[in-house]
Amino acid sequence: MELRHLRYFVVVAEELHFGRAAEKLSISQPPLSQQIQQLEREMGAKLFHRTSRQVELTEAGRVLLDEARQILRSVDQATGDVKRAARGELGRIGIGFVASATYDVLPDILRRFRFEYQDIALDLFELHSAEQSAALRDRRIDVAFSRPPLTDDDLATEPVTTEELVAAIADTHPLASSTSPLPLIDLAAEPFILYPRNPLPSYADFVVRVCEAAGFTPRTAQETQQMQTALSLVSAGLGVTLVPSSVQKLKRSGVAYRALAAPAPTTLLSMSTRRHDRSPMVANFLSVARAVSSHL
Amino acid sequence: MELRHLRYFVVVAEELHFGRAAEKLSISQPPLSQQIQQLEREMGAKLFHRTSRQVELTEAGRVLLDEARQILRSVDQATGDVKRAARGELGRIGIGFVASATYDVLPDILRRFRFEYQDIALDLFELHSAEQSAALRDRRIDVAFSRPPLTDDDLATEPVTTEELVAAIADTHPLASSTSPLPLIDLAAEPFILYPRNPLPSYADFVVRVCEAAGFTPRTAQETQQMQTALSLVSAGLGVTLVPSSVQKLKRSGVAYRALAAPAPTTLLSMSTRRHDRSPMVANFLSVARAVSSHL
DNA sequence: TAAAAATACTCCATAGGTATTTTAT
DNA sequence: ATAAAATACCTATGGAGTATTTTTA
Repeated sequence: MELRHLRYFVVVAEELHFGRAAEKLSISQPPLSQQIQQLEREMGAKLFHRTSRQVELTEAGRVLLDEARQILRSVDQATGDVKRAARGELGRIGIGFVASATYDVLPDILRRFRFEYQDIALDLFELHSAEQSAALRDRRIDVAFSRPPLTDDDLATEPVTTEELVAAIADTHPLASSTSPLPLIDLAAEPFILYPRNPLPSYADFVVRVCEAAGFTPRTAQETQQMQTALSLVSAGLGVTLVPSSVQKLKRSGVAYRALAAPAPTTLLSMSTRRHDRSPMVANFLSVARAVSSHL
Repeated sequence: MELRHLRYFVVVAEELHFGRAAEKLSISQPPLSQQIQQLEREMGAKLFHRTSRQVELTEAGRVLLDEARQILRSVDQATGDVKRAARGELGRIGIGFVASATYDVLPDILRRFRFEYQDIALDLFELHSAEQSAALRDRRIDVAFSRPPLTDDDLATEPVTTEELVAAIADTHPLASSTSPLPLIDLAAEPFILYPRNPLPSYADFVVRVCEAAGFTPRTAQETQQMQTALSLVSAGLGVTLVPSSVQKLKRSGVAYRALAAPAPTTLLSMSTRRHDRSPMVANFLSVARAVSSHL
């Protein structure tokens, strides 16, 4: 069976007259009769009761009419959907992100994208930087937000936002009472909570390097896997840590944040895609992301 | 577009290899490539990213794959449904019936039919005998249960049940106190509630003829359109009437029923279909109806 | 350079056209 | 007698085959 049979059948069922139906279909009557006969043979059932004076649907024909219309509608729907998908307006996109991006521009990007592309399903995965490369490669995600930037050669990576680091300090700590920019060297004597150590390249290493650039090696009081856990330990007075500025949005009781004195160290949030990904959906996502991040 | 395109597309999408897909489809590779190209041209979108080393779905292709599978399933479903409809196991059938059939075998027939043919929708219409011929002719119904039998030449009519008439009397009436068979002539002095007068042939006329056969002309106290109304008037003491025996199942307060003495007049419930109706669904309905009525 | 898709061409199956017959009213 | 579907037969479009070229990993 082919769609041609269904298209012809529906018109005959509507006209109940082979001659007129053939005219409507811009073919002549005999081939139309043949196509319907062929359809009936394949179906193993008469679809029309016909005499030379009148044509009427059998019950089998009535049943087929409903379903054939539905099928033809689905075909139209499918062609429309394919066109929209080709324009990147319909589909499913996977986004991976490091936890700290949650407090940064990512929510704004997602909100804007969801609004502009309502028929694209978003699959969100919180992943460490090191997991993101693999997830991109085996297509679990299409875009990754990472800190620091992914360096894989198969990936195209671009900056999203540059943020200054701020110090997270227990609000009971003497250093928490001031609001002036804090010279990083003032933390030289403080115990540090670092996170996470694995996988490499780790944010912990980055913090150590930042401190060394400021002239001291931080004393590690504790290492954690989650930033959330690190902040809990900070609030419990076990030490201090450095977090991206946007994390301040997470108003955590017991934790005070202090901006760092110039030259304040910065951290870069970047986004990556597969270099050869030609998906218009991903292209649309990137333009939304660029628009949102440049708007800040 | 034709189903061939979708069938080919689904196999290529599953194999992600034109050569293997062609083999699975028992055609050679070049025409398969051509058909897919043709589909892409019609869709206005690339469905596969292909290099000489690998074939993969585009987002548009992924969208189409879902819908194409759905469409092909619908086509299978439709052919199955058509076959079932041709066997009279699927569809929609219209049944017309006079009110009094409601107390007769009709409920049993419908229950049995519904059980045996779960996928046939029943459209039920309470219609007077005279309306039934027209309803059959213009296909609002396919089977009619009438009393007396329809006589239209285009219809095939057969008996369903023969019932004795019983007298319906107000339970406060002296005649209601006995349970012995009542000679019809004993009602000669009673006022009669008759129903309905229109349309012809009317049940009212039938009752008059029955009484005349018993040797008297009934005095008409009131005429009604509905049997229900007639029974209300009986219970209010305005007169008596004759109803098919099965109406006794309708236990109406204030109304007593008495069997009539031999030779008790009878009324025939019959069923009619369009004489040239070849619908297997109607044939199935008739055999259920025959089985149920002969079983009594 | 090798595997695989695309292209070039050929062929034939069949959709569709024309002429005619059959059928039911 | 006539309208309309079916049949018979012909034509030609395009689906499918074979041989070859192009592409890229």
